[in-house]
Amino acid sequence: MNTTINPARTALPSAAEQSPTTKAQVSRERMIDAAAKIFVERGYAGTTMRAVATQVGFRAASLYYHYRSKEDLIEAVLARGMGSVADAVRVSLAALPQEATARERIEAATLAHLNSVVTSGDYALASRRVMVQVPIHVRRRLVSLRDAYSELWLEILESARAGGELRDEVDTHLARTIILGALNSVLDWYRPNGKTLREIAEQFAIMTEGIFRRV
Amino acid sequence: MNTTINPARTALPSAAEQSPTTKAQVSRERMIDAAAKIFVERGYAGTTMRAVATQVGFRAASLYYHYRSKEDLIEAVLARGMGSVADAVRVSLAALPQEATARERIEAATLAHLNSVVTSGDYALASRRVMVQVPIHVRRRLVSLRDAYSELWLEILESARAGGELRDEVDTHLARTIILGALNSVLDWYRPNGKTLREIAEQFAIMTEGIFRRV
DNA sequence: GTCTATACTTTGATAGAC
DNA sequence: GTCTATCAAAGTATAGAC
Repeated sequence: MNTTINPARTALPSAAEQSPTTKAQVSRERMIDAAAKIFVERGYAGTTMRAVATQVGFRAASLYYHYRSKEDLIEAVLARGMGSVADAVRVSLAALPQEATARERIEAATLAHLNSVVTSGDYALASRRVMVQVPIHVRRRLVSLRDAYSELWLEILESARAGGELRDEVDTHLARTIILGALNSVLDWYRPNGKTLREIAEQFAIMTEGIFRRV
Repeated sequence: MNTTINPARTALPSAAEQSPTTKAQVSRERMIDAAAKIFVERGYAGTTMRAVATQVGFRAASLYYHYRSKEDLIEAVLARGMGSVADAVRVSLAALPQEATARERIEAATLAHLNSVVTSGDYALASRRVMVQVPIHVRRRLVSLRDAYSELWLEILESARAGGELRDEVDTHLARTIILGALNSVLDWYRPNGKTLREIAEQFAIMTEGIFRRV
């Protein structure tokens, strides 16, 4: 069963993968890129190992040298999609000065989120659209990633509340969910030659201004 | 090919279907209900005619008496999903008094939209999640439905602008898209025993207050 | 209207040559 | 590492009995 050195055993190394050097790493990157794209277009069941392989100029059997199964492949795609967005937002928040207001933190997180999902492209789209279709035991291994990111946004809003920046009527849980829903939906219509991310982020800032106490 | 009286030829009668009376109509309703649910859970390719039939206590072959193909079935589901939400919002807007402000119109449309997607349930979810996965020629026949509804929201915002209710910085196209994205994303997390629709709509009103000129 | 039976195609996955 | 060859399972759809 080829278990000795088969790299398929390490299909989920970490979100921060180094730039590939070996031949195997190059192939795996090209395969997972193609997979992300096709999973998004056709859904989990609609994606065939043959289609993914063909896209990269391989035969289906070659996929199995790098990924043990179709489930392994989708798990790698989804984990990367969710991990990269969360990482990007955390980095951007950490870069803010200590004395930043909650409002500034929200704006920074918004821009970082939008930037990241656009950069991640098919990976972010896959984690949004295909997540619900994967086998339940795969999904269970991934929900914690999603929940952790969702929790981060709640913390941002809670600190805004603690700082007295939020209006009393605002429900932080509800607001968090609505904001994330709106942010993620950008993926469904964003086009590189349309509105810039900065314009979109600015419009977000205008629209969500209703949550802040008026000064 | 059974074309003489096969009801499968009229798979898309209209969004406003009468309450079924004949045996065939009853079966078709139960089939399309089951199909909507399974399409949502497993995607287009992941939904099998067998699974749909089994859910209703039939054999797969029986589906083909009522729907000519899997494509016919998904088209019927998606058309109903999109049509019912648009209809509900139009009705709620028409019920407003002539002198209603744009703000009131937006709030009415918001509540009607939320109410409708929750009522439509799987049909609305399907038109949101599965639309991108259906064969291209099926999707082409459906996009006009989606576009018409999207256009309605733009008109609402444009009339708000004409009435001087919007802040100058608001981009009506962008705002329309963001609002619709946020509204639709409610489907992904709404649970009947959680927040009420009225609470959610109210939170929407608070959050989108940023688009209005301050009085 | 719904069934059983079945034709035909595609799929995920494995074995073993190179 | 990637290929060819192949298998068992599952899919859509049709034909014809009831």
